[in-house]
Amino acid sequence: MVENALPDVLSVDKAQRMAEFFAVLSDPGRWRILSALASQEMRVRDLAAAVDMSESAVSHQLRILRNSRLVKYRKQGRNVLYCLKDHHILNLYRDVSEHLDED
Amino acid sequence: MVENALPDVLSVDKAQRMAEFFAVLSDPGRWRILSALASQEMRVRDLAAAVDMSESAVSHQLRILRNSRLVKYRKQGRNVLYCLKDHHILNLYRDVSEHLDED
DNA sequence: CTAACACATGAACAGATATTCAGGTTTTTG
DNA sequence: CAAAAACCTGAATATCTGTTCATGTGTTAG
Repeated sequence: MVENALPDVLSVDKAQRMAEFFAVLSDPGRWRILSALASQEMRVRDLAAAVDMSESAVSHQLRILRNSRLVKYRKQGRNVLYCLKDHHILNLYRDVSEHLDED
Repeated sequence: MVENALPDVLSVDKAQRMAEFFAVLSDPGRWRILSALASQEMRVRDLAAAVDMSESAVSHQLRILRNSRLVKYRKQGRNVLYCLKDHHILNLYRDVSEHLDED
């Protein structure tokens, strides 16, 4: 007979918020966008060209990244320049990259 | 005119693998399973009860977690005991949790 | 002022995903 | 051995998600 003591489990709410954040990073296009912004501030048009997506698709994705506070932007005339909001994301990239490289 | 020099961008392949890994962590049920396993080794049946999911659903999710090498298991008679494979996942939890708690 | 440009947004459609349901396998109990 | 227990798996379905397409908003150039 195995003990049936209930262990600690994340609340549904907390688990939901964790999942939602990770969902933001579960799209290849968004990773390509973030990696592009890691090296320099860019406007939407050039970003779209760099990651080989339509401007509309990139714009939709940028909204998601904005809502998750992963990127910030500033307007310059009719252009909008985006860049990473902070570098937490680069730490995540490094950590997960190591996990993936383990045999 | 903005410079149009192409920045460094993750390859489609690498971005795809990153996205696939994060997709594993983009489900509340899997987070609850992982958090349960963080405190102790558990068999499927008790795990299902702890996270309030059907055994079948948990079993499906455990397969995904196994494939991502996030959990490992050992058989003990007709039971199967699961636990976290390593603690990378706990570091990810802490880092993202901090991000979510900002401002 | 008008046209073109840069970007954002809403609706719609195609592809992915988590759960349920109905078995199937292996191990133990009686 | 037969039945039950514990777990796994495939198919089906309902839901979610990312792209495209068409359009809207704000800005600059002529």
